[in-house]
Amino acid sequence: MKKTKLSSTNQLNKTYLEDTCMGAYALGIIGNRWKLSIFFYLNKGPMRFTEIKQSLQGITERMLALNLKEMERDQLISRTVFAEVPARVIYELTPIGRELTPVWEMLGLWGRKHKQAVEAEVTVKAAVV
Amino acid sequence: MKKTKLSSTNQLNKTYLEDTCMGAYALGIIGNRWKLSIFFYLNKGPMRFTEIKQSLQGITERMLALNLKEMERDQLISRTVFAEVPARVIYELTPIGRELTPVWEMLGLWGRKHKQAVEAEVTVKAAVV
DNA sequence: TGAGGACCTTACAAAAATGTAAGTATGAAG
DNA sequence: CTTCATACTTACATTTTTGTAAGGTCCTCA
Repeated sequence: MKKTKLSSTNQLNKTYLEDTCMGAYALGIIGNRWKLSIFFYLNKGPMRFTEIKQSLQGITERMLALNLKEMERDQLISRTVFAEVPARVIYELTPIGRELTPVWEMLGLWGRKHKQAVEAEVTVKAAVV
Repeated sequence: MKKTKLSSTNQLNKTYLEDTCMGAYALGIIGNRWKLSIFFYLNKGPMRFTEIKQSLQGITERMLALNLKEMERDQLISRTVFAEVPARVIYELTPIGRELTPVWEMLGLWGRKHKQAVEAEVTVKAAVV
């Protein structure tokens, strides 16, 4: 899952920040390209691999599998395999995963506010010019 | 500030996600190695370049300058230069930057909860073994 | 005139994240 | 005995982020 050099300055800085700032720690877990969006879908209910894949336009199987694996390792989601053929695998949020909801909402709220603020700023500047 | 290929799949996916998910948009602005920690310090009050640098163990001048520049571009912080020698430059949060506070708190709250949950889980497993 | 401090910038290199293409395993159904 | 669908894995390539090292400017003070 990982091939990080534990001794790199990069890694050292990362763990230092995650140790001293819980926000940075949280970002270390959900702060990448796809995870928040995967969370968004799973927050609506359990889904199987293919369903998630189809929901996330542009994600590759590799990326999806990788992210799901990491999220499982980080106990955000659980994985249930049904002994059928073709295989059926269900992913769903764990309790601690579900607790991300307010965080996600906060993030979205601020994002919306920020976007509006920036767009307003641009408009003002354009008006002046 | 950026040398991203706008046409790369990577970039395409990024903008797609940021367009469809405000949380992803927010992460695009604050979700990197140093920004949240820079925010943390500036949230306590205005600071000058060197002060921030000294607060953030391990950050290089390049990284600090780069991140501050991006944060200024994204209107999270403002930059004030005093015509003195040696130079004095003060960074401080903008209103929209200050509004990150509850987001940051949420993130930290969840982070702490998650860390505890994971550690508890490890303890349980150890007890069983 | 030349050293010094604060605040950057530049060219380059290493590391990490993401994407591409092609496999693998399973067992049922045709 | 070949094809099919699902859920992955693997080897590799590209892109992006982060770090390193060395400047560069400004004016002041000695």
